[in-house]
This record gives sequence, structure tokens and C-alpha cells, in this order.
Amino acid sequence: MLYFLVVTEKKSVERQTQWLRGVLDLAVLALLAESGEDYGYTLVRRLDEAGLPGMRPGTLYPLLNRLDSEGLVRSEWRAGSGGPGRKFFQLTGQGRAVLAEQGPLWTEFAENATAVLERGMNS
Amino acid sequence: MLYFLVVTEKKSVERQTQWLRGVLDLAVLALLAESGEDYGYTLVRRLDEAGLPGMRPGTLYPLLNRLDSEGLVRSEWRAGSGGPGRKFFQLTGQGRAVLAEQGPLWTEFAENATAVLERGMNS
DNA sequence: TTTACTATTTGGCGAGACAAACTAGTATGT
DNA sequence: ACATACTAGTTTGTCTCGCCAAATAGTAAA
Repeated sequence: MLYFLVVTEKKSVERQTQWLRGVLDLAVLALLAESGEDYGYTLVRRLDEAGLPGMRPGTLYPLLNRLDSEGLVRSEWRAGSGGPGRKFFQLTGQGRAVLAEQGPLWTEFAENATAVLERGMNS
Repeated sequence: MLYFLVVTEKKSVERQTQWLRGVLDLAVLALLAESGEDYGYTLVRRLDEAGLPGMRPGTLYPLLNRLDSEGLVRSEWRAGSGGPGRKFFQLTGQGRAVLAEQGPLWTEFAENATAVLERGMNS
């Protein structure tokens, strides 16, 4: 019974991380748009607070570098005030454009998916 | 310029297919809950009508078999009235339980993600 | 018998998320 | 001085799942 609980809980976590696929990068762009700039470590916290928990460094940092090499963000090393150096990221014009273009598409998709699930659950 | 258009359009499509990860199976369970039973070919159409377009047979059929082997649906071959045989799927109790448990989690996740994106877009 | 529509199967590919281990700078308590 | 803990970022190998393409086949209409 405990085993069952553990398994289903693990499965839920795995599923939620699947859900992040494809929208995590938009979420990061959105957080950068909101704060002007930020670095990886605190972005993890902000994602967590925003209800998108469980981000691992091995997920976020490669993503940030990917966004960088795609030109959606730019990065700059700065000395850390208390702690090691930090790589600050900020949105580029291109990044802002992608966010403006893809954000509404996500909203629409999410609404459609939610509608399907709720119709199914109420039958 | 045309090249650019083609590329960004392709990227959008790619992104939307990423969004399906982890929720496509719930959507299929929901459609089966709604209709009692159904088979692959028409599920593609129903997904399309529900705003989750572009499903390929190479995606849906393996998914249905996965759900079958996980015990979330059960399947039965029946002769097709006009056309080849059809493999009908219907929800099991376990499938219904998974839908009831995971569906609300999706709703919550989708709302959180949407909120983050919208805060980002309005700043 | 050719064409078109319906229906399912199979195989290979690739993006990206994970876990885990690693490097390192700073701060705190003893 | 030393151990410990916290902050910060990197690297590597593995796995899932959705994609594309192509094969297989039954039925129906021309």
C-alpha cells in the first residue's frame, strides 16, 4: 500500500515535469521579462513560487544556454555578492518577440486541453 | 523571407507537439470516458475537433497500446461496418481513476503556467 | 483494376528532462 | 585553522514519448 502510494506519487511528479516541456522556455522568458534580468539559481526559486516546481539544475542551465545560443536571451558574468560568480541573463528583442507570439498560442492550447479533460471527468 | 515564414511556422508546430507530452494520454482517456468506447481512427478526428490537431497514427496507436498494457484501457477487435476491422478501446476503472486524479493537476499546472506567461507579456 | 478512403502496425529519430556527480566560491560555527 | 553548509553552475549518460515515413490491408466506387 505504501508502495502504491510511492509509485503513484512518483508518477505524478514525472508527469508534471513532462508538462513543462515546451512551455518551460516560455516561462523563463516571461520571468526575465518581468524582472529585467536574473540568474539560474534564483530562477529555480521563482519557478517554484510560480507553481512550476521541481526544476533541476541539469534542466535549467542547459535551457538557459540554449536560449542564449538561439539569441533569445543574452548573458553576462558578474561577481557574486556572497557566493560564486553569477551568470545574469536578460531578454533580447527576439526573445520578447517569441514570447509575444507563442504565449497566446500556449494559452489557447492549455484551454483546449483543459476543456477536453473536464468534459471527460464529468461523464 | 518566405524561408523565415516557413521556419517559424514549423517551429510553432514543433512547439505545439511538445505541449502534448504528458497530457495527450489524459486527453485520450477523457475522450473515452466521454464516448464510452472508440477506436484509433476516429479518436484522431475527435482530438482534432477538440483543438489538439495534427495527431499522427504513429503517435496515437502506440499510445493506445501503452495505455492498454498499463491497464488503463482495454481493447477488443470488431468487424468494421464498411472498412477494415477496428480495435475498440474503453476505459477501465484504473483508467478512470488516473483521469480523476491527474486531470485536476493538469488544470492547476496549466493555470499556473498561463499566469506566468501573462505576467511576463504584460511587463 | 485503378483509385480512394478507412484502419493499424512498425521502426528509427530526436528533443529535452532526469539523476547524479562534480567544481568552486563564500559564510558560519568551533 | 578546519569542517560544514549554502550558493552557483557544469557535465554525462539514460530514458520517455511524440514525430515521420513506410508497410500492410480491407472496402467501395469509378
